[in-house]
Amino acid sequence: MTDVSIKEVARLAGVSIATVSRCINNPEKVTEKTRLKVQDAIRQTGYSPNTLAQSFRRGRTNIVMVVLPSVGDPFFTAVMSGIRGAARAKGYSVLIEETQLNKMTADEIGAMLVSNQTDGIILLASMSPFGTEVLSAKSKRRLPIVIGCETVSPELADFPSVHIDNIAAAKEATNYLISQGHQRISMVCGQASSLLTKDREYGYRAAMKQAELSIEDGWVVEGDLTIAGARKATRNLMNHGNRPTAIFCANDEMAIGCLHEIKSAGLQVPRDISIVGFDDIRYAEVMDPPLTTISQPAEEIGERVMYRLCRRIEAGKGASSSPEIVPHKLVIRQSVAKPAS
Amino acid sequence: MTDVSIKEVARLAGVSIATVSRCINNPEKVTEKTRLKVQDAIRQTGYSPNTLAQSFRRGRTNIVMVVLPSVGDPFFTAVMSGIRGAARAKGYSVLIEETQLNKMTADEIGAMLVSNQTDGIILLASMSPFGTEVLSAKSKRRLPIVIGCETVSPELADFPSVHIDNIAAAKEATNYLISQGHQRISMVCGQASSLLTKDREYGYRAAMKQAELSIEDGWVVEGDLTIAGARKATRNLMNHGNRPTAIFCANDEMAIGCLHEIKSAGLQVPRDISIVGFDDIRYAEVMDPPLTTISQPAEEIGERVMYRLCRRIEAGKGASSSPEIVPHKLVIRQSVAKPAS
DNA sequence: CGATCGAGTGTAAACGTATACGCTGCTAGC
DNA sequence: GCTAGCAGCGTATACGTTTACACTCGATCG
Repeated sequence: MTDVSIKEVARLAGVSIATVSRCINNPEKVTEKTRLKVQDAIRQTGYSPNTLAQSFRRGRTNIVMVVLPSVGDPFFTAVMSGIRGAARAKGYSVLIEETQLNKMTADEIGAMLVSNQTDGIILLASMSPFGTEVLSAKSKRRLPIVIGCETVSPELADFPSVHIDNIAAAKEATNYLISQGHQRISMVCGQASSLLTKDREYGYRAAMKQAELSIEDGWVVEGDLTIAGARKATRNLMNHGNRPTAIFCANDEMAIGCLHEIKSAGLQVPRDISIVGFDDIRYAEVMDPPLTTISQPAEEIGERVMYRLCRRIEAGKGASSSPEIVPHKLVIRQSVAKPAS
Repeated sequence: MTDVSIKEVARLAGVSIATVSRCINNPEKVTEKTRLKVQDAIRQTGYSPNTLAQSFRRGRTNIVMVVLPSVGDPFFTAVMSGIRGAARAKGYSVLIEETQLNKMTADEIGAMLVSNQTDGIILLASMSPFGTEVLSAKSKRRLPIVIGCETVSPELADFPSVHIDNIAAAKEATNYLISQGHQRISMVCGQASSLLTKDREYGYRAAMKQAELSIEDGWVVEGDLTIAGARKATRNLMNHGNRPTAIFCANDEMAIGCLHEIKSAGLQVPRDISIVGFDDIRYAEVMDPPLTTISQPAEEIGERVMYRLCRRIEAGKGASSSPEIVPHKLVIRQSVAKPAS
């Protein structure tokens, strides 16, 4: 049962290797009789095609790569679930690369992209400037790329993408807090390098401005999209001279950290401080209190992104490049109340 | 900038393709002078080696596959993090396949394994009988396999593995509940097909027996390792004629579901019912109450597993096959109290 | 100074597959 | 009955790389 090649099968079946190949890939081009002979030989030898050789010959691997900030974030695992489902249906495997919350160096990302062996790339994370440069080069070499979740940066604007309207969603979240009577609203956003959370910050600021509410210095703090990062950021917020009555977090992971930090400080949510998250990960509803948050159709995003990538891979270019906006929804639970004062 | 091969570079540098190849892979076997010429040519042409051809020629892809039950489970993402770190250090990419909590059919798993293009496999999930059969075949064809987290099934006993002592850990968790005065202790375990949770169930039963406590019919219920599954299982538990005062869950995900279900029913944890989880995922401590649970060194398991796989890949076989047991720890938080009665 | 050695390079074969092309032999149309 | 056509199959080439082997040429040693 050592590695057996197509030659072995051909010899055993008494045909040429071309015929064996045809039996596998174009069964209709071969006589019933020979097909059976070959199938027998395949069974006997335990032959299975050498995928490496196939990939090499055909010039495609049936592997796609997805680049994301953090595999640990339940939101992204939900997106991945959608991607994976579509990939399976289309016969692709998926290779995951993590930018580790943008701490990855530009060199590493570049090396990763250059040395890849994939038919296409799904980008769920914003890239360093160097990364986008490499990507553009790649794209010119006709490596299909599709962007998900993120609003695209200008350099990548000609790639297809699918995501929610982050600005509108952030506005909606902020407006909800305002509608509940909050005026001192702060935000825990992501790293400055993350375009996605930039958009959310933009939406927050727009809503505040529209309501003619001021944002004090120190009210918008930078987290790193993790629980720990949010706890630290929240600590700063709690010590602020003019403490906010509500906090809008750029993702649920941080909302959870925020919530926990506030409770650790002996305050109550939402009585003392209200919290709104973003993503509606599955832990949001089992928190105490359950988190009010913006829900994204994560799996659907993943699916759509993968299908678009497939179209890109197959069509070569025919596929449109327009961004595809999927709907979001504010889901109201119990982490927001009217402010005490 | 269209695809440029090694020939192009050779022509431009005025050397043979062999020399170019050597410049890349064995720079010390080539004169300084020619090396510079070649490097120049590479720069000018924008050449980068065709990874497919390399893989094909060398017979290795530098890709490893990891099979796990659920990418969404934070415990596994933590293990993955360790794997990924080691993989990066060793120059491997990692391909993830999900058994989707064992709902995946045997055929799918088999097809996946047969058609793979990987240098090795890390198994974090127990496999269907058919799967293990395919695996054994694979292994005979010298595809390196290492098992993590799971206790190995008999058929796979000759593969290296690294995991905690699940039986001892489950015993410890159960004994802790007993030491707090609980006598009516039930368990929410995983699917029957999961060896891992079988071990935990075994540990639980052993501890109960040792303490001479009986386990009533209906006290050990089957979840599916998800929040939703645990909620359903817990509902059954709550309706039991002789309701337990404590519940031991086979993983934290289910402990969270359990906790949420109990709270939804209007009871309090730990006042009315105590809960112990397993894994110590990062959400365990931000629950209300924070979860008492068994902590596993997830990242470390991932790292070790990956390094062992590397040794297998490189050494061929020299590497030992003995299981590697890593330490666990009971971390006591606030989800357990003495029973009311 | 001639033989020996070895470093540096080139030539060519090999990896396993897919397929363009050509050959055979049969069928159908005239 | 002869030819055109075509289905079925084999031959041979190509994909891009690595590497065993052969070769050259300068240096070193006897």
